[in-house]
Amino acid sequence: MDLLADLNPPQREAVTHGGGPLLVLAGAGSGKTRVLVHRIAYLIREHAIPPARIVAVTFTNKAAHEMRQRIDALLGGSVARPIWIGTFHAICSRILRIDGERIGVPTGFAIYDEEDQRRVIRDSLEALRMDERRFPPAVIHAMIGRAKDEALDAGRYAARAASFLEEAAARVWRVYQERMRAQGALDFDDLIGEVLRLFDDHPDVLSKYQDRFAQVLVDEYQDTNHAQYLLVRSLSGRHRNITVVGDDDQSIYKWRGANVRNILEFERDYPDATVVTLAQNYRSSKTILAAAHAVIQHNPHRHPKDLWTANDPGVPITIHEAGDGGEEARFVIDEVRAHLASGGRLRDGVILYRTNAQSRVLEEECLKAGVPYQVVGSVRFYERKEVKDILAYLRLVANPSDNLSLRRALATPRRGIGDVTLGRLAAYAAAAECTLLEAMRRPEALQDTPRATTGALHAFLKVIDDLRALSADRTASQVITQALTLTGYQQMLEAEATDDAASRLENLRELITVAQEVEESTGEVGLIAFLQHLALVADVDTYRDDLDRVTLMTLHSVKGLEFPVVFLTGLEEGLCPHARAFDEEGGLDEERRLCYVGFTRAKARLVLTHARSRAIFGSPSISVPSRFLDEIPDDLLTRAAPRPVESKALSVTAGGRSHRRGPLVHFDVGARVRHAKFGEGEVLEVEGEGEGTIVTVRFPSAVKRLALTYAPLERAE
DNA sequence: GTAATGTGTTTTTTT
DNA sequence: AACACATTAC
Repeated sequence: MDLLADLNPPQREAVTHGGGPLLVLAGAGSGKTRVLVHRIAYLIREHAIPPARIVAVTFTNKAAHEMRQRIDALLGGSVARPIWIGTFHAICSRILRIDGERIGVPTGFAIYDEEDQRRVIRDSLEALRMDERRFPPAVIHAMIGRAKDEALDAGRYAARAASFLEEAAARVWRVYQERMRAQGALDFDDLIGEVLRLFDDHPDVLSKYQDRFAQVLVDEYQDTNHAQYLLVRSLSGRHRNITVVGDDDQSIYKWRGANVRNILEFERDYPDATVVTLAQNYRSSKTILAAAHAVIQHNPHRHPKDLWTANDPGVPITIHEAGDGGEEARFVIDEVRAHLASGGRLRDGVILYRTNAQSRVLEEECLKAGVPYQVVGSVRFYERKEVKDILAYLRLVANPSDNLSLRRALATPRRGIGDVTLGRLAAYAAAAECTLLEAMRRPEALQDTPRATTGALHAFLKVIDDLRALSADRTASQVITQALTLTGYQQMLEAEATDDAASRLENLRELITVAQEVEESTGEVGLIAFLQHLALVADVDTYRDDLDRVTLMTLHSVKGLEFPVVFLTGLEEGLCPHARAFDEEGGLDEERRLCYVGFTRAKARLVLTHARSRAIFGSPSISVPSRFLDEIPDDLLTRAAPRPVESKALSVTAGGRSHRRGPLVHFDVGARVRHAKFGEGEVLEVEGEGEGTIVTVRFPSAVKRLALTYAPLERAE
């Protein structure tokens, strides 16, 4: 197959680039995945690079999987198998599995998810006798996480701590890290950090990987953080064959430590870098691209680029204003059905939103309308209780020092072991400096413990030991199958005999299927590899493009995907852009990029919706259309005819878009007020107080209900 | 030791 | 509205 056919000149230049650093600035829809895939194939076939000497970093496992398949499709057979393709986390996890013991990371190390990490943070706070109210675990956790993104460790962080809270975080970090180490656990950030430490402390290990990787490629480079930057620099340090691909306009993970400077300053880091710009968009209609451009243009500090397309203008962009979230959802679903009626498919459509909480209404309306859908993210499969419960047993088998998993496994199914017994074990373990599991095996740890309890403990130990014996020579899926029965979990759910229990059992069966799929696609069949793989599954990895269903997901998850029809919902001030972004430096720019990412997913049709009122924490609140809507030129738009509104006496408007500055003014009934647009009027009614206040005012032209927070209203006279 | 009940918190975004 | 967590009742 001709690897260069159908590539435009810059794409071809990127694909055929020989050695040395290469930066590919790839605008949305410009065929960047194609370039990466063809480049890797080209390196293998034309430059005779052995596949095993290539490492390619992708943003999701799904992208990794796809890339592998596409390379195989180009070169035939399973040539791509030996290539290291995966996310930063998956690749680091693999390196640690191989060489982690050099720095005291056990082969079977556990990867703690958000919930697990939070628990360890709270335990650490408790151990330090620090009050959760004064030091919120979530805040401390985030501070530590951000410092790890910067490749700091507890010591260096403590040394530069500049505030009381930072000093507190530094103290918690030390205890947190000690506890994590004691139970052989790593958090997501540690995966990167520990590899950096491994490379620092053991030059021979670093050398091994540097020699091995003749070519290093990184996708979505604009979303790498400093630690990842250092890692890439290390890995490519020997051969200096590094290819990075990205688009600064699509950087949407600053909050996770992503540093756009990595891409903006690549040429400074590598003065001999070749820079290729991909400016032709093959995805979207002219109209969609123009709208996206109009919006993103409002951001300062961009790498200037002139994205263009030869595609047709296509249809105008639709903006629809709904009364509330439910109405918005019904509008979107009606549109989906109309698309269906005119010969389209469900899988053509994606419904996007800023926050996961917005998915519920959409989901409800899909159910009501009988429209098949899939939600990506929100309640994650691997974070479901039953899945985590079973995994706790397996994690304990893989890593006997994982006390957190032990506690979890011990609790379900109920076996009559509670806080008292656990307290005794913990006290013994602390004194004897052993793991909880080890303490269970020592009779002296359980003096004064009732017969029944020790019996239950021994039964539990036998389950763990049996599973461990199995895991030595069985595949992960086989071990899980056994675990369901040996632990009594299956029996417990069957005994419950409710729909809920049945669906949980179904989820556990699904887990076995997943294990089989992972075994097939990666060739790694062991329990440890499976558990570590599972911990690193991204939301979007669960997206199935083979099902004919409309897809619901967040703007973050949709990065890298494309759809013929895109619905972008909840375009309201405070939601998109999100209120939390307002007081952060550059926060608004990032929200705008997020919006840009949403727009540029659309091939043919883009539908933007907002609601006048939206439920926040269950109670309705007034919404103002997003400023991003104002940034789209009118000639690209059509406004969808408002649906017939059920007779709500008056709709609530802000009557203007300016945000009120300064303190809220209070008005009493009867007061004279002046509005920038409607003139002078009299207050007829005041509902609520503070931020949510709605006043009804009689103006010469009409009676209006106004949201006090937003309406440009002032006292007359 | 466990189930039932009450209460407070939550919503950014995710590997 | 939904969930985690704490308290209470058994």
